[in-house]
Order: sequence, then structure tokens, then C-alpha cells
Amino acid sequence: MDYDFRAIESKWQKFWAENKTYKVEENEQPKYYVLDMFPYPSGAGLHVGHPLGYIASDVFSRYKKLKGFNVLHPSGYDSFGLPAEQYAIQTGQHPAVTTENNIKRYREQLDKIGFCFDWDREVRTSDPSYYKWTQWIFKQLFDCWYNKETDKAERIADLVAKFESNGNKLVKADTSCETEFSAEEWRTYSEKEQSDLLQQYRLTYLDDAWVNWCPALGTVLANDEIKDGVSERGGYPVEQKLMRQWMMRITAYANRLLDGLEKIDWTDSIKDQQRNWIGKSKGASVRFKVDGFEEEIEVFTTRPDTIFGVSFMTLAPEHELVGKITSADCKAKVDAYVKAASLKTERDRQSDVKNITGEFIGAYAINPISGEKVPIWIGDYVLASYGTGAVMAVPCGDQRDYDFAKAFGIEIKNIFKDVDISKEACDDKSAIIANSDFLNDLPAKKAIGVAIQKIQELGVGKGKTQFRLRDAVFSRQRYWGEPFPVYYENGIPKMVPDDQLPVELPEVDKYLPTEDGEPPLARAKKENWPTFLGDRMEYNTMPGWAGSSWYFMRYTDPTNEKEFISKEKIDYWGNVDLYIGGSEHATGHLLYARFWTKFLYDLGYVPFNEPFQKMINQGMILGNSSFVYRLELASFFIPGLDDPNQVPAVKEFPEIFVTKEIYDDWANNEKLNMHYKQVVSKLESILNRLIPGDLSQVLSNVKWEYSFTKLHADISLVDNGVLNTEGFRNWRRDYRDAEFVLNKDGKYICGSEVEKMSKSKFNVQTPDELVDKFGADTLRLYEMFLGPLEQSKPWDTKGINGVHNFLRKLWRLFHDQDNNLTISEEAATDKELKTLHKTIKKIQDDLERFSFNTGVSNFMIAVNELTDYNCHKKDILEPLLILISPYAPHICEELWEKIGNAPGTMTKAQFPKFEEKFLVEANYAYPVSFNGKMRFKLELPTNLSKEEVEKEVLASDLSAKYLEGKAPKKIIVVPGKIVNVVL
RNA sequence: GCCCAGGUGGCGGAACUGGUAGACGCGCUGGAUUCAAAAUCCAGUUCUUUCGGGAGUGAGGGUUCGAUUCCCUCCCUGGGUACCA
Repeated sequence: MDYDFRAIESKWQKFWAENKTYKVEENEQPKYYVLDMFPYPSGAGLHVGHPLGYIASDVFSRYKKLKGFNVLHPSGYDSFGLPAEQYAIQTGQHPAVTTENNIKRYREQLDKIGFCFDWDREVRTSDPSYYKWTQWIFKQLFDCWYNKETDKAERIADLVAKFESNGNKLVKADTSCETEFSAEEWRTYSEKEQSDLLQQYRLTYLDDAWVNWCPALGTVLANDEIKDGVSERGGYPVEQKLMRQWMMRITAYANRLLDGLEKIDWTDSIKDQQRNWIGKSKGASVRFKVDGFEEEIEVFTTRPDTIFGVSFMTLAPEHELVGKITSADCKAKVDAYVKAASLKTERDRQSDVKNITGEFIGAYAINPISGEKVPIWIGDYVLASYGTGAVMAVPCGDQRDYDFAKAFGIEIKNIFKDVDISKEACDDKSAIIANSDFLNDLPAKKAIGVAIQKIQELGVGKGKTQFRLRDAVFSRQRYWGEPFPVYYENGIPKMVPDDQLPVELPEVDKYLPTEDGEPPLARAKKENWPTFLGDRMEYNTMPGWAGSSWYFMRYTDPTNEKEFISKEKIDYWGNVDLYIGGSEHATGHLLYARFWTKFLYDLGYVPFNEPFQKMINQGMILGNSSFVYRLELASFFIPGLDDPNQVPAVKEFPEIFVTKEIYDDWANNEKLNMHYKQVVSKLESILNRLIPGDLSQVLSNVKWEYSFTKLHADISLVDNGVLNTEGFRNWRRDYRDAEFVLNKDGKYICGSEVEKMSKSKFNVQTPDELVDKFGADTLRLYEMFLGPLEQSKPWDTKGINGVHNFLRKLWRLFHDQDNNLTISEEAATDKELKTLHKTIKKIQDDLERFSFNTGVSNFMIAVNELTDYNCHKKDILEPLLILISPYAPHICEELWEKIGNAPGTMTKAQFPKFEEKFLVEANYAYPVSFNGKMRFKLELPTNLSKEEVEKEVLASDLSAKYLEGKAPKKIIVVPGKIVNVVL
């Protein structure tokens, strides 16, 4: 074999590991920080979709190194997580053991692809030396409050000092505390009372929060683990349960999280998702009295200027006043509506736009500005979880309110001057207000301010900015997560002192919750806890996003035992310059990491406000799933056969699978389709076998009832759409006796669909087999060659030969037919230099704009051209190797060494310098267009002026044909580009 | 519903600031080499055609000497979502 990739790749992988080629230290060079999103080491290992982003970041890191940067490109593992815990529950094996095994497998797979990670910087969230500092950060959050005056986090001690001197009256904090107290009062409070009050100021605090509790599973479930009110797994009932939880006061940072988006280079899509998630809206909160009751209804509105247009009020069905103010005659209907709404999920309520529902509750609200009485309705388009759960409905100015009013025949008042609202609402903020007393003749923009002023004067409300963002629940009732550095004493939560960190996970007998629903850690006895203080330790653990909210900082100083990171290191490395990962973390990890970064910035621990300066979201690699079609026999009836004992049961039939054509035919609902006969004859032959004796006479009239279901088949059993039926029978026990109805060529054709790659869809392609067959360099090039990084694309290995051939061609540029090195010291020709410098420019430009796929094409073009020139010159090939090395490091290192460089110095090479002079040409073939249509090319010297070009074009014989003797109206000449003749 | 991304040959895709549409690769067709196959090499490959051309980047308009690129309207696909008051 000429290009022996197996030998080359294992040689260099070994060399790099032994010589620590990719180790980085702080130095004089400018820094560049490239990071991949934290991988979770799942038991399934890597599939071809995972390395896509890692390859891109690896190529970019290597490129930046060649450009003279000191590049930090680390990796590690987000190694706490649910799958390991679930496996532990099933097998009793400690999750640390499973996790360790999974990491080993991941590492092996990663190493085979030849990444330039500095593994000396590896971090694992589940390692006590790491989570010690996650706990430490938690303690800092506990020890801080948010000062709205300075707009940053400050120490609790300062707050306590303020309380001691002035109480909380003058303190402008982000707090849930609504009671006011003086300094004297503060001093009289007990320790418990003070602790409870401070909780309302701390950035992490204990509070009761509703969770989805599933008693049968003994766990709390996420929203998407619940389908139709029961657990997705097992179908057990789920109830709402109030639980004491650690919360994160992320809402204190809402404004800064929003504003910070302006300064970072992320896609609009992710930024929009974060903006929507934070959901800032400005407006006013207004209180409406309920006619005949003491109670008031508070609403939030972004359009206080339309308050004279309020025609009715809508409450969420869950609104606490609904029970109190509903009139007796409406009660039955309202109760029924509330019940119906409670059965719908928020999603259902949101997606059902066409079906407008609601119910009048027989009560009236009084408009605090106009004094008008308006009916109160409930409607499930109003959600209790947002704002106050009540809407002042202005149908003339809001389409949703408009549709509601129309649906129930509620009067629609018009408060806009010269605007027709007979068809739809008017939400144009430039419309002029009318019929609105003091707001008349003002446009909305001005009227909003005036309205708020009036509302405040009258004391019926105030201007308000509302956020959708809610404080984040930070407790999980799980085992495999960071323990909190918290213990309880007399019911007061206290922090474990720094010198006793980390609080390590205790051993437990089972990884399940206790019978009374306490988290697994409650199983640990006092002596099981490596650290135990007070009456008891905290039983909850931290969520997955705890460790991943600061891991990018730890890479700069991964083994520091004294601090979470040192000031010098983080000052040198700064924030992440390029972050590559999927967009699925848009409102999770990416928001929380920004929150923690801003917090640590406030305390002066890190010099940056935003963790990830530029981010690229790689598209998903989709799998090509294969499907088989199983016949589901419902029943059958044999006319001439009366003895029921002679009739076999449906379940005695083997599994029957039909080829795609038959399924398609059936799915197209052709009753007596052309394949019907084949299916029936298969069924009859099976029936014949099941019934003893020859019954062929009787069998001809059997009535069959059946349908088909589509099932995933493992893609390894399918070749070019054709199922390996024998392999399929052996795939699973139930299919051992499967029968197949084949197509006319005697083949079983599978269906195929492009879907997300996942184990459950049996469409996973691992990188291992490809590395084995073609080598890591080929895989790296191929994954980059597939298309733009950001786009999702189906995985298909059809084209992989193309890039593999490219590498072989590259190899052959350095070797003769007998695979002997042939490299010449001869001076390069102009043509060869042009190819080289054209390529340098392309590769550099493409990489600077993260266009990895076009880079590969350009290598191919260069190698094709040099092959044509029969070029074996070192002056050309050596720089070319440097260009290709970020993509295909193994083969390049090998050739680099072969042509006389010291081994392992490839990464220290300098990216070749592009020189314009080699691209300068004496002539250029101008494309000449007539009325915008390209007709021919005309070779002209590049130094001609516009006028000269024009003259040459008109004088050309080729032009005569298109001019047809007419004089052109106009001629456009773009020098070096194009000529267009307008007739 | 709303927000975002996208729609170019048989396929993956290229065309960067409005300037030769289809680079590069796959696949396919024909040929060379071979006893044969693989591999390799050469030629062709958007569609259509009366071989002069004509049409063509989801559809329809617009701006422009010139539009895949900019603007408007619409359709389709994928992702996100909370009817957010």
C-alpha cells in the first residue's frame, strides 16, 4: 500500500502523546481560546455527529497556532448526569464506576481522531477536586445580594451592616422581601428570623417551589418527561408537590443578561431565544376594583394608554379570585370551564389559536381611570404563570382580545381617531388616541407616559417592567450530582466552612429516593458522610448546569488547589474566543454560564463580563433510518370451517414483514391493490401450515383483517435499501421465525427517512468503523467537506472515497510509482507559485470566516493542479503541507518529517505568507455580455483602461454578430471583472 | 400564531462586497488499461432543442446595464416557542 494511513496515524498519535506536543503554557504570544461544548460521556459512545464540532474547533486551533497564537484548546467531561444514575439504580453499580468506563471509551474514540487537546488540562465535574470549587462558588452566591444602586452583586456582610444602621428602608436590592423593618427591629430578630429575612436577599436562597412529583417512580419529573398528565416512562400519575428548594436569583441579572447580548458575536437565532426567554416588557401594573367586593384585580399591561378602551377583563381560569367573585348563576358553567382548562397543558392552550373559549363569571370590574363597569371573563388564553394572570382586555388595540370579543359578542369600543376597527384590531403605536379624556389626540408613544403618570397620581398602579424570566430551581432530588456545601442547625441552613470543602458524596445502599420521598442522599447515615456538620446535611444535589456554568474558567488553571482559578491565569487567557457547540443549550447552559460569569465579574474574580465572545452552532448530523413494515393481523374468518378448535389463534402466526412497495400501496389506501394477492397468499400458506391436513379448498375464501406498522430496522442490516433478511431474523429473538413478503426481484426493500441520529432509531454511525477503514485524516476532511458547519445535514458515507483519494493524490505528489520519496530542490515555476499562493489566500480567507467545507475543495483543486504540472518541488509542497495540516495532521506530519523536518515540529511551523505578486496576470479573459447575457470571452491585457477595453470589445469580430450593426446604448466595463453591452 | 434558519443539477454543496450560476466531490455514461475484476487514467454529465439557440437558483412581482445575492408578496422544509397582556 502506498499511503499506509494506519501505520502513519498510530505512529503520530503515539508521538504526540509521548512528547506532549499539544501542551500549552502561558507565554509571550497573543492568546486564543477555542472551546467545544462540554461533552457528557454517555454509555453509547461517540457517533459521527459528535466529532463534527470537535473537528472544526481542532482545525481552527491548529490554524491559529500556525498563525502565531498561543492556543488554549482543552477538553473534559460533564460527568454528572442522569443516565449514569439510572444505570446505577438498575444495576446497583456506583455511577462513578460507569462514568469512569464511559470516559475511557470516549477518550479512546477521541484519541483516534487526532485532536490537539491539551489533556493535562482535563476537568471532570464529578471529580471532588473540581466540584470543591463549584461548591465554593455556590457559597459566594449565598454570601451575596444584588444592589440595584451599584447594579452589581455585593457581600451580605455589607447588607447586614446597612440593616443594623438603617433597617431595610433605604436598601435598593433585588429582593422578594416586602416587609419593611428598622435597625431596632432588625436587632431584636432571632437568628432564625434574620436568616429567613436574609434568604430573601441572597443570590441563592431556599424557597418552596412546585415540582412534578411522581410517587410511583419516587422522583421529580421534568415537563417533557410527562405526557397527558402521566409519566412518559411507565405511565404513572404525576402530582404537583411543594418542595423546599435552593433557588438562583438569576432575575437580578435579567437586564444585564439582555444588554450583554449586544456585545457578543452569536447567531441571531440564539440571541433571540435568550431575549424571548428573559422576556422584558415595559408597561404598567394597574389595579381594578371588583364591583361589590373588597378584592382588587391587578393587571399588567404594556399599553396603559389604551385604558379607556378596556371593554372587559379576562382572568386565567386558575386565578385565585375566580372562586370568590363568580356569581351563583354562573358557577356551574365556570366550574366546568376551569376543570376543562386544568386538563389542558400550557402547550395545548397556546397552540389552539382558532378555537376561542371562555366563560363570563357574572362579576364586573371597575375601570380605575374611567370608572366604567366592565364584565369579567375567564379564558384559557390567559396563563396564570405569567404576570398577574389577568388581562385588561382592549379589543380595539389587541387582536387576541378582539377575537375574544367577537367570539362572545362583547362590545368593542374604539379609542383610535379615524381608524376602522370593523375588521381587525389596531396595534399601530402611531395611531392617535380618541374618546380617552386626557389622552385624546396623543399618539401611543406619548400617551403611555401620560397614562402611567395619571395611574400613579391616582394611586391605582405604577409603571413597571416585567420579566418573564423566573428564578432558577437549583436543587435536584438525585444522587449523582454535586452535594451542597450546606448543613442545617435548628432548621437554619448554614454553609460548610471553606477548609472542610469539598463535601463529598456519601455512600448509600440504593440510589433511589427514600420511601417518604426524600432524595437519595437522605439514605446516608451520619457516618457515611465524609463531612457532617450540624443536625443534618443537605439532601439535594446540584443540577447538571452547576458544573458547566464555570468549567471554561477552570481550564485556564485546572489543578489549582488554593483557588478556583488564579488571577494571573484568567487574566492571561481571558474569556473564550471561539465556542463551538449545538444550539440546544440556548436557554439553559448558555444563560446560566453568562449569569455566573457576571456574578464572578462583580466580585472581581474574572476580568470579563461575557464568557463566550464568538459562538458557532454546528448543525445536527442526521441519520438515515431504515424501516421495515410489520403486518398486524387483527382477525380472520374461514367461511367453511365451523369448528373453532380447528382455527389457529392470531398470535400463533409468525411475524410477517412486507416489502416497501406493498406497504406504500396499502398506505395509499387502494383497497384491492395489486399486492393484496401476495399478502393473502403468504397468510394462506402460513395458515395451511398451522392447520393440520390439506384445506386448500376451504382456504380460498378466507377473510383477513390486517394493517401494517412501520418499525425501525438496524441500518447495519440494510445495504442499499435491501434488507439482509437472515441477519434480521437473528437480530432479535422475536424475529427468529419472521416471514417476508418480497418484491418481484425477490428482495426485501426497506423504507428510509432522515431523522435525528439516536440509539433508539437504530441509525447510529460511529466514527470508529470509518477511522478503521479510511483513517482519521479522511474522516476529519470528510466531516468538514459535507457542507457548512452550521447547517444540519444527513450523514451519508457515499462521498468519503473522494476525500480519501485526495489524500492518496497528495501522497503521490511526494512519491514515485514505487513509493520512493521524490522531492526536488528545483525552483518553482510561475504556474506552480500561482497555485500555491491562490490556495494560501483561499484557505486563510475561508478559515477566517469559518468556512471549513470550501477549504477542502481548495486543497483538492491545488493537488489536482500540481499533479497536472507533475510538481515535486519542495518549495511548493512544503508550504502546502502546512496549509493542509490543520485538517489532516497525521499525513502532513509524516510527509513533513520525510522531506527533512524534525519530527513533531509541524505545529510550530509558520502559516505561509500570501504574496499577491504571484497572482498577477498579464491577460484576463473578459466575459462579454449583451444585455446581461454572457456571450463570449475576450482575452485582453489587464492594464487596459475602461475606454480601451470598450474599444477592443466593439472592435472584436465576435461582437459584430450580437450588435447586428446597431450602436450600443451603453457599455459597462468593470475592469478585471466583466463587460456588459446594452443594446 | 409568533421568532429564527433554509429552499441552487440525480446527490452533498460552491459562487465572499450585485458582475462568467453549477467550483470541488459523489453518482452516472462512454473510452483506455486488464484474461477478468478492483484500482487507475481520459472524456462527458443543469434541463431543453429543429443544434441557430432557448430556459434555468421554491413561486410571482420590483430595483438595476446586470440579481442565487437587494426590496415586496406568497409557498414549502427544518428548528425554537410562552396566544406573554
